[in-house]
Amino acid sequence: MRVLIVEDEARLAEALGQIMEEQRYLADLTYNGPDGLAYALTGQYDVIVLDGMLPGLDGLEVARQLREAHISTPILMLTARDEVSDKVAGLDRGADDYMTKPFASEELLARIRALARRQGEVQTEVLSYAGLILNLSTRCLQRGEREVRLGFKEFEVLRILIAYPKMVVPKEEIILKVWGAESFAEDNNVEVYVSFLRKKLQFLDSQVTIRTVRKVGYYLEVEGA
Amino acid sequence: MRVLIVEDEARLAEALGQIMEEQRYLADLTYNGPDGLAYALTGQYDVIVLDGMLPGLDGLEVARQLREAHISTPILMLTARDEVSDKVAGLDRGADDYMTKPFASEELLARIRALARRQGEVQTEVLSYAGLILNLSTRCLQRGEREVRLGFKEFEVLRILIAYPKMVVPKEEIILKVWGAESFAEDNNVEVYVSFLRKKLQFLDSQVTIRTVRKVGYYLEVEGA
DNA sequence: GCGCAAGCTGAAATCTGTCTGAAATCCGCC
DNA sequence: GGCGGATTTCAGACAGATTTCAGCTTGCGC
Repeated sequence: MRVLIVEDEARLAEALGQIMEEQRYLADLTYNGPDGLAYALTGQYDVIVLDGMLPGLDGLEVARQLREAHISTPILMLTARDEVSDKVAGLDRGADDYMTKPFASEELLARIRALARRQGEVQTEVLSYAGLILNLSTRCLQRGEREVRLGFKEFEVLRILIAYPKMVVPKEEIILKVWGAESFAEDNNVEVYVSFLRKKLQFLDSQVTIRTVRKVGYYLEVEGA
Repeated sequence: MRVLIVEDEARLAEALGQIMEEQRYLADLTYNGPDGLAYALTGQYDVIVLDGMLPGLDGLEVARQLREAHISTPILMLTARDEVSDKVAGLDRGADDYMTKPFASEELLARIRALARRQGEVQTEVLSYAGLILNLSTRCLQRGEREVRLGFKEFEVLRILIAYPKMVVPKEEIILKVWGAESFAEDNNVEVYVSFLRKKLQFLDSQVTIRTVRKVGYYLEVEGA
């Protein structure tokens, strides 16, 4: 687990680092807003512990800018007092949880764990190939920034192909797995869906293409290879 | 706080679920050993309430296997009689506390809290996602200045979705958790509430949207991402 | 190069879940 | 009993998914 700590009060920052240390978490310490933001923007952390009051650029603003930059790393905000307005302001700007100082290290750890868990350490199952990511639960296909939603059949077809890239999958088999044994689906049905998929791959500007093997079936390959 | 309940006696299981409900704990109910074990193995719970006698795979064995799998979620074992041998056996296999039936709900809650506390878990009073704040005690949903009050069912549905944003929650599961196992609620009920919620999200002018995965369920996401 | 079989793809038709407004019903509360 | 909000029911509108079809392109053997 990688944790970024942004806390100006040196003593507290050290203590936090210590706590992380004991959990064998990899922690980076930063002591002001701009540094914190810069580190956080790398997007490499699992959780960010962010003080609300910071010199230079305050915590609320850091949170806001992170969200604006589409960095979705969970943020645990530390607020000095339990002023309701502070809490709300933090959550408002994109923090995911908050804690008022002082706090027990147990609680800190519990909240960090909770955030990490929520984030999707719960395995978001995906299949991927050459920069193409197929999310098995949302049925979304993404590449870089772009993302498209796949219909059920599109999804099933692609799933079969992406599971074994470069291996030719007979149309027969696709029909069997997607339409089921007793369907009357014909080859053309598969062709239609392959066509749909190719269009979406193109839209995603992916290198991956679906190749045809005449009289047999299809397989995935990286373009140009 | 997430609690897993493994109890074969349906009536008692429901009662436990009810108690958890009142505390605003997220509880999953399972009615036999194998299911309980499978759920518990996900490691997503803060406490497991486990009946000692279960069909299929008994509670002691479930506890043992959990510990063997290095799942350290605290276990509160329920034993039918106050047979000393049972208690000892339970604690032996990795249970952390036990209680004899019948018991007062007060005591159950106290013990659950104690176990959770030991674990370092904390009761959060709000859930938030992308600037959306769901207040668990007032059932209010706010974003920026605006705020709306949610009905009970609306609240429950949203709570499930916001607990794990971006994770698809099957309608089936929503029905189970909000309406209960033996309800005759249909898919359309969920759809209606989702519709209500979308309207309120829109009113709040939130970035968060409830997305549909056809034939499966729903998930929360930030618009435009 | 020819011709045919196989494959591609756009458009139309159809089908199937989903959405949503409105009415009906329930329920706690005065 | 009546009121008001919450919940359920229902049906038509809607949207997206799937199928069908026809015309066109491509690949391959001859």
